[in-house]
Amino acid sequence: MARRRQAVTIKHVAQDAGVSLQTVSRVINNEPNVRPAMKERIQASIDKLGYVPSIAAQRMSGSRSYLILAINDRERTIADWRARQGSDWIDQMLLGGMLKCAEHGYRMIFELVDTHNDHVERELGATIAALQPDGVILTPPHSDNPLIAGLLAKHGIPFARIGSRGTGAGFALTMGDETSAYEATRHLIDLGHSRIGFITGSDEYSLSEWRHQGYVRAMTEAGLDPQTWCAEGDFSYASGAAAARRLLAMADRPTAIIASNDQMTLAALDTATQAGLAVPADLSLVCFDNTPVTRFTNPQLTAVDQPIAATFSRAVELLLDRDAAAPKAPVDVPGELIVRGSTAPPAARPSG
Amino acid sequence: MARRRQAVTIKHVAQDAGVSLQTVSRVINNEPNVRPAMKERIQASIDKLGYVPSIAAQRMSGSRSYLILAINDRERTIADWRARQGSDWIDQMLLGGMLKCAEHGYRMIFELVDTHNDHVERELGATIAALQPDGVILTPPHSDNPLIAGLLAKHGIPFARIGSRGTGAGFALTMGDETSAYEATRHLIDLGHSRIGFITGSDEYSLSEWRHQGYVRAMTEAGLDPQTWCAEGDFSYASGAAAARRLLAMADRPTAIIASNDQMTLAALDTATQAGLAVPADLSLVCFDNTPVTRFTNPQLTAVDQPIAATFSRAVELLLDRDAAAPKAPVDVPGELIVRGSTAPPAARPSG
DNA sequence: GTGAAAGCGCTAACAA
DNA sequence: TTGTTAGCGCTTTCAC
Repeated sequence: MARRRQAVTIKHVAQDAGVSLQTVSRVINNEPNVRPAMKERIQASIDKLGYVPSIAAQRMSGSRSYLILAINDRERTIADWRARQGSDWIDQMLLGGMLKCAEHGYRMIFELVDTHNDHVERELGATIAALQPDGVILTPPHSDNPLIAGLLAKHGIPFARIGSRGTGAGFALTMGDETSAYEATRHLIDLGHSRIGFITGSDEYSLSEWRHQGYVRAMTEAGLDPQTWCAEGDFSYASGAAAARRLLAMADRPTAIIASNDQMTLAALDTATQAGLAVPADLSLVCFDNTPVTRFTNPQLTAVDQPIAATFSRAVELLLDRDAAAPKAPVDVPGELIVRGSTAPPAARPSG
Repeated sequence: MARRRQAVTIKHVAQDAGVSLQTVSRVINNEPNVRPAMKERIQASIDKLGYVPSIAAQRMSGSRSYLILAINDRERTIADWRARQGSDWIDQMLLGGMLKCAEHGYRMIFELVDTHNDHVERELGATIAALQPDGVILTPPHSDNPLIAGLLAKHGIPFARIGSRGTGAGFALTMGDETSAYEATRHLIDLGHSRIGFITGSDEYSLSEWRHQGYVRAMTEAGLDPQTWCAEGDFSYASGAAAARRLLAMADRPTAIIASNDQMTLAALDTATQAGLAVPADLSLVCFDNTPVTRFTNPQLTAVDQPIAATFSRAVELLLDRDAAAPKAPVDVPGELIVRGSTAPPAARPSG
């Protein structure tokens, strides 16, 4: 208890099994060239003594650190935590990433980094020097930051870029945005809608554009006008409300609206209600991002599920598979449309 | 880039500043016995080279690991993540704990542990051996687990027990449950209620009892009956619904109900609505735990805020303050009553 | 106040 | 297939 040292070290195991340190090390790391009998004997000693390698020592001797670092935007994350609006990005990241790491004996550690900061490099560089992670996961809006990519590449650390299609160092993963937007639009078209509105997200995020593209594709394919009912938003409630007001004031107002995130959908719902429109009877609504709030509105919102957990899980897998080469093309993890109560056939035509 | 090594080590700094490794180490660790001029010169080299100590090496040489480990219940945490109901315990833990750690150059790492498992000790023992954290934070229901406390004490690792009043190794912190329950009850009494219902939580959690005690104290103090309108629940929605049904079926039904968590409050709200009672006109409702969902009901719920972030922040502070002795008595971080739309004077009497 | 030596627990490289 | 040696980057002795 005095000065804290490892209780059971590789030495104890070696001694107990009557072999050299190196052989024990081989067993720990599942390396070849150990006779089964020997391996078994050593494993028995390990179990008996309850030995667990110190990751600090492993890292020190030039091996792996068993740490995966995930980077999130500081400002946005803290704002979400403080707001307590039920945004669960971090939770889903943990659900997918942390659990997958655990399966491989890894830990996921995450840091908040300021993108709009000129010393991102220093900040992140310090973390890397201190932790020496075996892999890094970048999330928007860091995913396409060339400074970060350059730094990571320089250090030779494999990294994943979530929500990116960019090429260059590391590998990219997307969350089915284009396809999901296409499907959400199709869902409305199949229901009989033809005047379908779309509220875009902030163009600081590439996925805003992808979502828009999916909408345009579905509309065009169905011979519908993909421009008239398109309104700009920036992911904020206020921008969503403004966009919805504009859309609903049109002579030829849309009978359905797809909004690029939950806050804007909420805003559209409130705006419609205030305008005396019932959802979904007078207006159908599709929400992007299946966040908790979609379950608490009245009616519950039909939403596009963003596969956050699955994507992080996949990113970790790719990072840890040292044999496979990093994917060249962006890996697309498909999203899913969750149909709830906010979508129905348009009122104007027989709904039966 | 080949075999990954530290880019800038203490050696480089020592060489650059023209001093011994030891002196640099003293500066890094803010130790005495370094002349100011010397310190400045070394600091300049550190800044110039962008040196950051490797925590692996620091830990190796018997110093600190700069890691704080937080332990949460595996089953409950994963269930919450999967449910996506907006439970934000982990987020608030991170907000308070992780940010406070960062202030001190520490990282917070967290693990999910199975309490209802006979090898908790082995599981946690392995994590401790691998990570060698400088401190551990236990959350319910681990906080009062004697196996865990024993293990930690044996290793000489300081630890905090959140949501506990138990004595023994480590130190305890509570989140103002008794006082908050008292205040919530007072709030209703002040509003003019006298038949106030209370739905208890699972007795696997000590805080259920504390909350109940606060209610009893306020009722008794006001000369009201603290027994008649008390119903048992276990934190689940189903149990809350059953309890609410029982309460509302009474001839002398309560005009207000306090439920020991958000799910049970939701259940009470739904039950009341189904019974044709308006909230708050016919029934006032107070929610324990100011989780996101309290903002999404109609009306929004008057709720007791559980100071999760503040408590974790405090726990980290206490863990890292190596000079101060660990607190003897439980540290109570006060909660707060957030008044929203679900409480009002009872209908029976003039409400003006 | 500063420096030199030893060693933490482990693995890479080499030798046997 | 196994063992030996050296060293990772840092902090602890202890000497000056």
